[in-house]
Amino acid sequence: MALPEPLPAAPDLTPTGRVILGMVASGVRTGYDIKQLVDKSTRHFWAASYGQIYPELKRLEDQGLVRGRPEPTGGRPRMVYELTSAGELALDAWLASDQEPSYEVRDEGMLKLFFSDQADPALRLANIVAMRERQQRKLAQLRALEPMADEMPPGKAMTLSLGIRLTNSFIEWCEEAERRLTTTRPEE
Amino acid sequence: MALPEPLPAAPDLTPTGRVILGMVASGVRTGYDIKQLVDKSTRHFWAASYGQIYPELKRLEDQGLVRGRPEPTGGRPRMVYELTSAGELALDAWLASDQEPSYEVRDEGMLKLFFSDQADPALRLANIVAMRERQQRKLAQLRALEPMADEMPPGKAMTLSLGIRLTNSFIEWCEEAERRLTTTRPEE
DNA sequence: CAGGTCATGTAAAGCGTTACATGATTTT
DNA sequence: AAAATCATGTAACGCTTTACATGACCTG
Repeated sequence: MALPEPLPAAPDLTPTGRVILGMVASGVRTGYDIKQLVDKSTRHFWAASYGQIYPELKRLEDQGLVRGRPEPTGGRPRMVYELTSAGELALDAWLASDQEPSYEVRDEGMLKLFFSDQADPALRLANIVAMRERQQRKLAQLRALEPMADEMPPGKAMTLSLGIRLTNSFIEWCEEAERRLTTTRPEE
Repeated sequence: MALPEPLPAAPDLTPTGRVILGMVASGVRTGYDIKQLVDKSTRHFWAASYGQIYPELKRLEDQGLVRGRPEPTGGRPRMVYELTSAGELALDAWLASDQEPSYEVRDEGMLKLFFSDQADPALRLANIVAMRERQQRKLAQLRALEPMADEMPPGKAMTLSLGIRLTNSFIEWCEEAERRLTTTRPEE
């Protein structure tokens, strides 16, 4: 007996735990602020809802990765979080991990396009237009952040630049497809 | 009384219900075949697992949107499905719907990049390399389908072309970023 | 004082993956 | 004869969204 005690082995961060820990490490202090920042900056590649954030903050505290203390604004309750040293370790471990990073896309527009041979071909064009408009709205949101890119730490500026690049490509593809569909079709 | 009977109102298709219905409409007949085709063609923008497919096929049958009949291969049980006319209607309704199509991305590589200012900057490069490699594997899979694009119905060929375009842009961005990180960094 | 924002949380329901379990047929 | 493929399914678990509920503070 008396086997060498197995290392406390950083419990794997849950998906939402990852954003939260990173945000808290970046100095974002409340659940509310995390949600705001996620919606402004990461939601195009990583979303989170209040229903996840608040319970997860508690779980992270139970695991000793963050520490919260009440810091009300007048009579309004407010919990302010910061990383513990175990939290820093867990964050570093995640950032340094070799694990194949997860990657998922779910695009209903593309699925409709895929099945558009089963239906009225006019719907195809409408669908592509809808996809483009959606991407254009997304692009506008990203472009609104661009002026601040200079003051951003490099990592944040880079995700912004990648987001813009991908969104632009998407829009260009849609425009080309729309052109092809509107110029060749009607002449037949 | 005797209000005009409310239309039977096509029950909304669940997310997985959408792929399945589309696949069955395209002539894919068994749960197993649906999974194969999804993995080969749509998984880059819409995945599905057996654990969803088989129960969902039953639910769709309960709703009268597909009809299944046993068609064993020798002693091996096998269920073959086809669309009912209600199923065709539901598929058309979905394809024609104005509803903002859902769109979600969850990219752990980008999230790591976003938080890469909190850690050793060398990790940033490693992370981008990992992202690029992942996209390159994806691109290889898509390119493998390209030769068949001519015989594909237009909708399928278009999703392939869009997938390739986006994946290429992603890879190009990574290559540029890698170049910037490796040429400017070491000289400081 | 009304409307917006700040702020926290829970409950239920839905969605999805993973792992397990089984077995026949086909290919090498 | 082994390995791969065809084929179906369930159970447990985990993740996420949505909707609800509440209330204080700030701005016009």
